[in-house]
Amino acid sequence: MSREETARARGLRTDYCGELRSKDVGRTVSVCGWVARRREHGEHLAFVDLRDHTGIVQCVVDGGHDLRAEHVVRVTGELRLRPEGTVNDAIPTGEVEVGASEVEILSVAEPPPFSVDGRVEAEEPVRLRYRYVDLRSERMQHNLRVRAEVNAAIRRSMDRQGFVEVETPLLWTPTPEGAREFAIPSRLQPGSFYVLPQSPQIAKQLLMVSGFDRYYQIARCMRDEDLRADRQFEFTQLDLEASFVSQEDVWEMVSDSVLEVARAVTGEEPPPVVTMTWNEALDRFGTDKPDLRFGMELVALEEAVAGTEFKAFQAEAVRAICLEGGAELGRGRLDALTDRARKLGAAGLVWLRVVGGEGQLDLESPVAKFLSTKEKAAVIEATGAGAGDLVLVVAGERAPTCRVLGQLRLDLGQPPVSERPYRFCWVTEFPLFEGVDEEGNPVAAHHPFTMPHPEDLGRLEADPLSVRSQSYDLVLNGWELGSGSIRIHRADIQRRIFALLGISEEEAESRFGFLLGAFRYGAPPHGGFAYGVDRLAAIMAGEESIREVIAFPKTQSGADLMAGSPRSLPASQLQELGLRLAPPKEAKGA
RNA sequence: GGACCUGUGGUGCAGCUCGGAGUGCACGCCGGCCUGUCAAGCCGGAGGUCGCGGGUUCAAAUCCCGUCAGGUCCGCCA
Repeated sequence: MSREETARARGLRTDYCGELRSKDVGRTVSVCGWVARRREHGEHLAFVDLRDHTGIVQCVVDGGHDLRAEHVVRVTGELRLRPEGTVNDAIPTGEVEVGASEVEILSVAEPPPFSVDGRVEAEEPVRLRYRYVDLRSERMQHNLRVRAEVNAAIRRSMDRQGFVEVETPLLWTPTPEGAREFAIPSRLQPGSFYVLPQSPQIAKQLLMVSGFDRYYQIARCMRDEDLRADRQFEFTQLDLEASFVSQEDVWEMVSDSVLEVARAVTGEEPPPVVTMTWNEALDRFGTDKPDLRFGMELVALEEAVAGTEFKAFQAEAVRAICLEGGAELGRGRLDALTDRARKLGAAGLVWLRVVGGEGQLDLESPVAKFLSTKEKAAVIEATGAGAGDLVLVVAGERAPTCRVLGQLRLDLGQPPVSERPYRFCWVTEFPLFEGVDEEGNPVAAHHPFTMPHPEDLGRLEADPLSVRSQSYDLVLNGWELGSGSIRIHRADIQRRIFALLGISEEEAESRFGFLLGAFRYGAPPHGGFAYGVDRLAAIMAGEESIREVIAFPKTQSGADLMAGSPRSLPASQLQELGLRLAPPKEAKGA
């Protein structure tokens, strides 16, 4: 049986509400759903809009029926064309109506706490408390169905590429690094704990050692960190790993899946995924998650102002962005921008209004007098600015300077994340380490199993902070979707990394013993990736928060307003788990 | 741990700056009228701990302090 046949209406109904058309006129149909609205005209006539997951159809019923909002009813009757002049062009079923001969109330409903039609949107706490009502809305029905389509597209792509889906444990073992973990007490071994996995990282590497070659999983992950619009305690990622591959191979595999997703959801061919190095992303966009949907790229002005008298521009990096039409910004707005730049860590912000006409542009600014005519011309030339534009310049060390301008660029120009087009981007060659810890040891930027860039292996010990890694992020419209790397499969390189990180052999053994153990029995070269399905689905659904694509999400304080979690456990249950609660903290100032 | 925003009948808002009776709007709800509506219409009605606690004041939704909840962000998220 085809999917279409099996998905057809059956049971109590012959058709779905939203699918009835003029071609069905004359048939006796039965439709089931919720009362979306009723329009009563006395005891002999009432119009009832019946809603199911496919849409709404108008039923014409006797006025005597007590059909209130959200009652669940079954209506049977002949489908007919609406009388001339009463067609409703606003809905797909607007040409027809069900002339009800039988109305069956399957379930009565109290008036809902807020209206399902979305005309006025209730605040999030109310929606979350009555999530089962909220999920009836067109918006949430659409969002969760988009998400299901995302999952299906991912599976199609993975399947096509020969990946095998393997489930890994939810009750895992503590790994004392990375995100804070959720702990699960053991009943059979009181005093011992499982943890919920922050990702199936180690498990999937073990599957490579086991010879599965290409693994994937649409995996639930849990991290006990603070929540955000794009972060929940539990989230879903496409997790994959492949053996005997280069990073380019991984990029292709992952790109195939996200492009399949974009294609499936939009029905259009998405722009190809572009690739740039971490360094390039920093120079051009001032961030490691560039939003490629708009210009305003950072411009290097070091050459233009080389040898300048202006002290503020005598710096390692002098960078600028150009705001089209920004010259009309008033003094107050410019001062606010300067404040913003300072808060972001810049020493200051120089603004230059581009004035004048064709061929004789000039710069207008409180600091213009410190710049020579030649320098001003060079700045205009380098930024490509025209009359009426505003040039914003920050000078200082390269990385912080770029980051400040990158943020200003977003403040001034970024569209909502879900706005099309969808511009996927690989950011590659991340540094292997980011800074040093209190003891002076480098800190792993990704995780300690990340393979260094082969060209940089030689200076691993001499100049670790300059070493690039074979790790990479996937970015969509300024959101980090996920990250991955080629892993270290050779014991000698792993030993050098652990030594640099200040992890002793004993410590490594106790932390990652079973992974290192597995590597002694024949580990293939391998690498992989993971990206957030919630984030991808949110963008595809046109939402700014992943809560809108999660059926039952938690609030920022980690509460489920509907289910009432978290809450206390009865003493008997604690005792069974071998747990005793610490006394509550003293009240502040008491 | 920190910053900012929000909290007013069931829902969404206005009122808060400049204190003066729970004052208003829209939707919903309840009752009545109504045979072609589609955000139906008309008439009538009910519904409030102004999140909570304290303070200032003759008087607090309004000003001050604290607190709780929700949101955005920083920290955090190898």
